[in-house]
Amino acid sequence: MARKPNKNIQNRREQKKRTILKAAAAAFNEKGFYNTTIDDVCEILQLSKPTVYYYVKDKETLLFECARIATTDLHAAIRLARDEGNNGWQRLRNIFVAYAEIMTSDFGRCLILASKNDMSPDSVERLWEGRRRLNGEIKEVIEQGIRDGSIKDCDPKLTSFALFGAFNWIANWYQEDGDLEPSEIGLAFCELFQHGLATPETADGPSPELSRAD
Amino acid sequence: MARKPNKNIQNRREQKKRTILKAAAAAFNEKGFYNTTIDDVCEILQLSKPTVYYYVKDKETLLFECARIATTDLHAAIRLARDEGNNGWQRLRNIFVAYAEIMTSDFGRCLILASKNDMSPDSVERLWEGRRRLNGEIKEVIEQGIRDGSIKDCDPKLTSFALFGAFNWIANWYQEDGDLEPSEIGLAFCELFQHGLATPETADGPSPELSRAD
DNA sequence: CCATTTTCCTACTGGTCAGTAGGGAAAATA
DNA sequence: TATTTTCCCTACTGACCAGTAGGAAAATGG
Repeated sequence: MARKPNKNIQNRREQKKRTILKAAAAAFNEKGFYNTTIDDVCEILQLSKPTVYYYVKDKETLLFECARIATTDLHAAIRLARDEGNNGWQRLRNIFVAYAEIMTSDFGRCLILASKNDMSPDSVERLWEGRRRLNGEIKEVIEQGIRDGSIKDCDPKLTSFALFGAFNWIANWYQEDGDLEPSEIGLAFCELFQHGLATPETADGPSPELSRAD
Repeated sequence: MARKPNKNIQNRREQKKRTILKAAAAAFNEKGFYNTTIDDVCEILQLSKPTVYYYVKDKETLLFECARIATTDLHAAIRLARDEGNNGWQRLRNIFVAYAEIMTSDFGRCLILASKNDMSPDSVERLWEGRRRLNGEIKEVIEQGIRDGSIKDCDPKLTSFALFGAFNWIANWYQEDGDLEPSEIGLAFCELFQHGLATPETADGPSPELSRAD
């Protein structure tokens, strides 16, 4: 009865598991969760199927853990970024620049591209707890910015939806070989959200009222 | 050999087909494409499976046609909206208010929520032709706005990505019973994109440089 | 009311793929 | 070296579900 948890072996195991997760995330992002078979992942890593199952319980867990790594990274990066800002807007900007960087990583993209329908209600709940917290933090930072005068008076919820939308969408179009670094994208978007598209002389027109789609 | 194409029968058939498509779109949006079985759609409409196949070739076509209705609606609405604007910015705003309305419809949400991985390369290509055209139109309107002075000098491509992101994301969070009408959402977002979040006294801080995610 | 077309059904099949049975090799430990 | 633990394999199974065979019931039209 050797009773040593043996840190080395434990570490090696976790490292290998992460390798598998990363390959899975990349595959999911490229082909979609349902179009990726476990055999596909095996193919990439030159492993047999039972080996994958030796490290991960099932396919859903594979996805879940990828998403969880992303949320963990996100929270860490955000806390860091936030504490570097002096006022609400600066914090918000720091946060979203970090956000952009994660949204261009395998795990981050996975978090966005995988739908909640791909996981069990239980996993979804656990992930959404993190997302709600994130949402709350953003909302708080916006409110803080409104109070300290660095952000104009606006609906924090709707504003955060717009921000999340723009930044989450990055996961859909970003390509490694593009000519913009993730942080550059983040900064450009923040600039846009900060000052808007209007020129000084822009005059408003009438509000439009349009027909709807079935 | 009765050789009458019979407009009535043709119409009835198309009507029924659309009913099926709508139910399918709603189901796809709620449960995801792969988690929706044809039997699920049958259940909703109280139809048998072969009946569905009598109207639609296969499951992928179901999705494709939903997406195509959305793009068609989109192009129609956009053309209309655009022609009502007097300058670049007004046109852009009109377009995106219409866009928001479609993004909250069953077909529109379907277009966004379904991934390209759910369709054959051929269908994807046909859909993306429409999307590229859309993209081009938006870019053009932005450039036009820059020329006529209603939109500040910016990167049209990146700007359109931010806009599409914010508006496409609506498909993910919109709920019929929410307290905002689609057009209200659209207008609020446009206001944000027009004037930004900055207050007059906002001062810029230093640029952040952050650690990356694996 | 007969002929044709349109619409719809019950009951099946076949392929795909997540997950497993059962065991062997390699590495760590004694 | 012996023994346990860790790691990984080939070969299979069973469920699920898209799509079909084959034909019956309605509607349409003369």
